[in-house]
Amino acid sequence: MPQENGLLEMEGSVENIVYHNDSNQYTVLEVDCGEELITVVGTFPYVSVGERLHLYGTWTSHATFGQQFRAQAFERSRPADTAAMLKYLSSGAVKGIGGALAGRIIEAFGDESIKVIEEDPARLATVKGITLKKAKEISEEMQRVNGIRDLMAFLGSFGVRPEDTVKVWKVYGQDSVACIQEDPYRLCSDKIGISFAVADQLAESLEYDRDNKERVKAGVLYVLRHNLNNGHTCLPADKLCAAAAKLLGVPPESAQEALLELCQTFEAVNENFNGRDFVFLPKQHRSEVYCADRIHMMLRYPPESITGIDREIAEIERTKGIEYAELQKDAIRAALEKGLLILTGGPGTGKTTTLNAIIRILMEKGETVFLAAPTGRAAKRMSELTGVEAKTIHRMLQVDWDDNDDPVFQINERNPLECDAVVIDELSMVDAYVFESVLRALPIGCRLILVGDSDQLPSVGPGNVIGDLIASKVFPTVQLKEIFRQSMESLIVMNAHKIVEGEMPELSVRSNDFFFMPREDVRSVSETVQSLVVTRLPKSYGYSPVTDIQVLCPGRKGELGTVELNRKLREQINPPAKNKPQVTVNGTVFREGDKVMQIKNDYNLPWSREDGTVGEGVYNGDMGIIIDVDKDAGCLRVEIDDKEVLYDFEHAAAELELAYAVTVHKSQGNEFTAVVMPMFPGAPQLSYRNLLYTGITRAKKLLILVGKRSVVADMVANDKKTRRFSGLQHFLLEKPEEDGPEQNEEAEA
DNA sequence: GTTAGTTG
Repeated sequence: MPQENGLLEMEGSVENIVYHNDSNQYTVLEVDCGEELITVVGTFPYVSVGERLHLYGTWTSHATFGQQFRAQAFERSRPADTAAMLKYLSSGAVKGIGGALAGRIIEAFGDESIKVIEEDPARLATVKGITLKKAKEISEEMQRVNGIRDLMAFLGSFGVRPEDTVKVWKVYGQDSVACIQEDPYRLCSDKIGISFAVADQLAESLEYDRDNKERVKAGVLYVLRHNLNNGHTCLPADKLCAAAAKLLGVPPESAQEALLELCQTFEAVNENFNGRDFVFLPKQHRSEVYCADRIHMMLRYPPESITGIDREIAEIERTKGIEYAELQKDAIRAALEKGLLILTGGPGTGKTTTLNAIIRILMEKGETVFLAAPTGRAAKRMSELTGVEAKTIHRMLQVDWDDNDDPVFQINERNPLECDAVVIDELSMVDAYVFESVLRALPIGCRLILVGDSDQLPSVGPGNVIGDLIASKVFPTVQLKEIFRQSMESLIVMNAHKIVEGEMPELSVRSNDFFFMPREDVRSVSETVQSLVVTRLPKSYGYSPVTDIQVLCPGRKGELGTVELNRKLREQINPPAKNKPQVTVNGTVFREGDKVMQIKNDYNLPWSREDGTVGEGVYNGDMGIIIDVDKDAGCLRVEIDDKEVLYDFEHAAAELELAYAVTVHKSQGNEFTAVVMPMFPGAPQLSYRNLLYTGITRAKKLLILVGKRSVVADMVANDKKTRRFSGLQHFLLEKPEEDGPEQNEEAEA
């Protein structure tokens, strides 16, 4: 490796195309570099044998295929001499030309051959065996091949990656270069999605004007798109224009003007909520409007009401030996009578037992009930707690992925779910698009029961679904408050409540479950966290550093991130030893005794239990311990709960991570006996209330915060993450269009 | 400038 982050350069000619995927242009090549034959992988549209490539990339090692050169960029030259041309044309690179024909063409036109094929089909047709029609076809194909090549050269020089160039070609084809030169900001469109900065740089080199309308419009759209990443489905017009003006270096009035034009061409949508203008991208607007309309329709034509269920509730209380609180009974009644319900509440408020009663009564009434959750692990947990099979929402709706890797659901309004009721758990993780997809998949008259805790981490994708639904007060909602699982004397529970209310948690009171250890600098925070886990807690409480204690961090990076803490904790908790086998796969060390987390859903991985039962499936967020590293067999044995799972090394590297310390995000859905959290200024966008709350509520018996009081205060004060700009609440509060739903039904018939 | 979900 010559320098860090630096790309290596290679040059050679393509010997063989080992694999080529036509939909994404992923290609595996054998390239002759003079002294040796190397394997090259990367995105290569229209690569052909005989071509000379200049490659930029890095060496990687693949578990089965060994050393590979991963090309991140490349340049290629057209074959220059007749020998290279013959090799190139014979390779089948140009459809319609085979080996024999290639020979005759070269014979006829020499080193002008390629030029003739591309530009002069009439002359090409003079070669024996080529009709004029065929010559034209060949010529077109040649133009295509050369066109994308020229495009790659053109865009590549501005740092556009080959895979993005392919997208440009898909949209503009032959006219790509001209279209991009005309308006470089077309690169920022939805379908292509190259960053504004790259397009702007390209525009600058084309001497585009700073105040150019297209540039300003692109800047405005960019700000909207960029803010999807921050969870906003829309932005107040004034904020949007100010941000765009700053980005572009133009006066806000120019941005406003551009925005007006965008709204006229429906590239953006303006809505006025309570006297303030909000701007949406069309897709987000459609999505939230659809959700509100569909909910209005469900409220107007509600599912069939099931009444008189007090007897059933009493029966469940008797057989299960539980007693429901009034609020829980309210929830059960609402779900069955109205058919629509949001059930919210923090951990331990009894959501699950309430849900169980609802599901049980529905099934007793002969209804088909589908259960789903946004993550694999939440779905698995839901199955375990209810005894009914639950799937991820994506699986329930039979997801497919399009060319841009965006989800497309097979189950939708034309092909709805076949059931009477749908229950979605962990609604806080559901974003606007997934929620829209669920609504589209519901058959007419289907019940919809939504369960979640709005104080947990917000969804990854844009939207504030659970918050908007509750705040609108349109959707029947029951908020469970009473604490069942933990006693009210617990400071963990009390402080969690305070944090939700935006109050500073009690840090100085002596309690037996919640501690704050003030530390002023990074090093002492890190060292305290380590000593707590490695020696102090095991000593005073008898807790195991592997199975009982969990370190939770806001982020992965830095001295107090999971990566660094994992490294330090592992070397103390589970140091290397002679009798302890370990293996290094792609740079990561797996050692017997290590605590690991599964980071992908893998539905087919088999497991077995000690009692002989077997099954398959491990889920993102599952945690376990490596109990054996078998180098001869090339596999790891991992104990996850009461199951034993076998990973081959390749699988392990792709799906397992060290888990002495994990991010709060990854800990969602898990609970631990003891939790230790570093509290130190880091990325400000990870310093917010719900993250602190989620981390703290993972602890069952003991919670220790280590670090700065001011950081705790900042996190409590910062509820920005939950205050997302979105339209669902407003659309729900608008009066539904009188004949909206009927029109939809007619259109479908 | 950070985190993170969904599939075969």
